[in-house]
Amino acid sequence: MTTKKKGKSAGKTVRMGPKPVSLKELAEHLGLSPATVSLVINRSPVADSIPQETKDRVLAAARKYKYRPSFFARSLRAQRSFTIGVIVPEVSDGYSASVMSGVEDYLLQEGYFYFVVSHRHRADLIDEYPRLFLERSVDGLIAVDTPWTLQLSVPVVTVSGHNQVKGVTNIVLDHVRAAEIALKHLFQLGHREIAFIKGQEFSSDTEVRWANIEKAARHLGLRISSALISQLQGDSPSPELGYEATRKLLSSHKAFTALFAFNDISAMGAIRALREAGFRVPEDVSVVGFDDIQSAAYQNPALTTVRQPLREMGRIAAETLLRRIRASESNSHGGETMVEPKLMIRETTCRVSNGVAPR
Amino acid sequence: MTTKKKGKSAGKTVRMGPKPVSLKELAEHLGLSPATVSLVINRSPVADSIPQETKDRVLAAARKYKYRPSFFARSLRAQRSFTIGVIVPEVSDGYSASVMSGVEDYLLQEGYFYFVVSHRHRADLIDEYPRLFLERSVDGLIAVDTPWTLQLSVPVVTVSGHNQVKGVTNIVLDHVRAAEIALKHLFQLGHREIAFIKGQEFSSDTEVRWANIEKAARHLGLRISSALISQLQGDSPSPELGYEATRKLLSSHKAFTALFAFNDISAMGAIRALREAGFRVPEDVSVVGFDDIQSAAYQNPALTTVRQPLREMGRIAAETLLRRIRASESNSHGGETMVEPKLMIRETTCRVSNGVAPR
DNA sequence: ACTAGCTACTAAATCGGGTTAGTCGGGCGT
DNA sequence: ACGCCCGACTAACCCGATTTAGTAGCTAGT
Repeated sequence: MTTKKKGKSAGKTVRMGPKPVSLKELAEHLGLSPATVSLVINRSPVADSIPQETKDRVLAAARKYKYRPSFFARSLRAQRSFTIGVIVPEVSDGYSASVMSGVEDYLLQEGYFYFVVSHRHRADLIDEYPRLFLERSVDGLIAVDTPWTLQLSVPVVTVSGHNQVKGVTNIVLDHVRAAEIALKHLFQLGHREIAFIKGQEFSSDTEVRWANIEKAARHLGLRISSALISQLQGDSPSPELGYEATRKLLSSHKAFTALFAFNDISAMGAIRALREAGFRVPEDVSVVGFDDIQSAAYQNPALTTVRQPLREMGRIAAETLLRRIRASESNSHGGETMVEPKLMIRETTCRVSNGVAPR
Repeated sequence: MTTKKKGKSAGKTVRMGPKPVSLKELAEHLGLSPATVSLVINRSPVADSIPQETKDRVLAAARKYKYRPSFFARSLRAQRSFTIGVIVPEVSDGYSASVMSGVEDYLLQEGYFYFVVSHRHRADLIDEYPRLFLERSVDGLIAVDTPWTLQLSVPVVTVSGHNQVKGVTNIVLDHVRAAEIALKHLFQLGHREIAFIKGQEFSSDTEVRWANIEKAARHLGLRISSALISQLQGDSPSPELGYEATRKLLSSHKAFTALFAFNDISAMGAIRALREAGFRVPEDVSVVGFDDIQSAAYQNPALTTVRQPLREMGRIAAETLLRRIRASESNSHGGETMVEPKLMIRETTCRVSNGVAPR
């Protein structure tokens, strides 16, 4: 890592912030009091009695000197920051990133900014960051894929949170349906021996997802062999974990013709492990992922997966949060909003051909 | 999308923010003036003459009532926000996300928070967001993979920016070396007909990368056929673009045995297009990507790629920015810091076997 | 006895705006 | 001629902290 000067110089060096004008300076310049200027600029009803001519003068001057009210001064007085906090397990994983993308869409358009922090599954950080957010006076916060138990003084919305906490609204996938469509798909293709990779303990979806898989399996008359249940271990956001989990599955020497992974990332690792062990995907083993992250469609073969509308969930979370902030509903209002999954059938699943199976 | 109440109630409903205590209230409670309390709490040298006993009383009370200074009040006075702005093309793409992850590491540890916005390549937003950041009084900002020409009143650091602007420090990859190792690798495997996918016009690395590829090719005595140069079109962060670019390449019916893509995402699309056209990767066509995003190693076959230490670049950007903020170097100090690429040889490249090539 | 010097604080201004309760001068009604 | 109301503003306080210039009370020195 070296430091030096070079490179072409910029085409246009546009603008340099001249020191900003304060309300007081503007007022002085106009020969008016700060109070008057403030009233006019904020279109306060109290300013009704001010003649249009004066108002125009004020507005014109404000524009001319590019007057921008200080965010701090304003927030200090109004006790509102127009800022919300977003807490995710890890920024650089597809799941969080997609959700954030949806959150951002809505928030920026409404004039809000957001802070992001990632806790990387460390319990101390999950506890610490909300506190820091509060210190920064966020107007509300969104927790993504993070087990949430805190009751705060501002509205909270979770994405894929399943705890019922006062003051917290959960945006969740319809997991009943998700398990149903995935298992039914495999079932209809003739699969009876299905292996599963469960999520890590700390993932907020793990428990609900699994419960619904068991339920859907019962409905279909499918028995889940305990030797075919594996679980992700560790908190890396890489496919490595799915690879490991699948190796464990294979080491049990119990045959299976399909594998339902906890998410797309782990499905990728699973596919690699299966190939290394000499199985073809999908001819020997069908694989179904979960989430439908960006690259799922471009895997080789393209991944069949249960799509969560992550971006939409983020957007809904942001909408819900702003609605609650505007209504000053800092508590009450538990409850949840559900969105529908969609099965994306691609190339990693196929009809079970013969009796070929792992041994 | 339906709304209802259900779900298990939370294990522990821990804490509810009781209204925060202000400095004045704390002072009143202690029978002291706000000034004294402030001095003690901030360990001001002026407080030297205050007896230890009093200091202890103050500190104890602050702890007892969980006193937290108001961020706004403090920022208003100090004209510092301990907040920086990060602008990226798109949050949900692997490149930006990895960089952000590095930025976050360093920033949070130093007590800074950051705002994120994504401009999605819209010129108006690239112009607008820095302004909004300034209005929010960020102490500095980081622009990731975004062409930068603005000279601002706060320090700016870019990741992969190549313009030389006053007040802007660029963190860049050693592109000379990157082009060299990639081409040399292909060359040594016997490849002579190499196709290329260039980045979009708006990507800040496109130009530099291409210039260095041409240079490296000359050094190796490699001729680049203009029929084998394609370019990404459109601003989607999906492999679709690489797919399209490769189709165009194939439609020229000019043979090639290797393809060097602009990034891993487009390499994934390229591989799909090649397969669909009946070519095996790497047996018929070797493919090299760029970036080494998380999933590159788990592609099938695993992607050979030029690794950019993205997370490290983010971290260095954050470090550099804070250093400049602390030194109050709001302008001067152009210059750049370079980091080294690394060739990750995996499974999408191999020795050119016979004369088999696209036609 | 008077001041210099110290200890232990505090008053008041400041950051930049928002808000509420006035003030001041003039026109109108009776 | 007197009071009243209205239009057009403004003084002054507030948000919550930081900081500078003091002050009050005491001791020590000459």
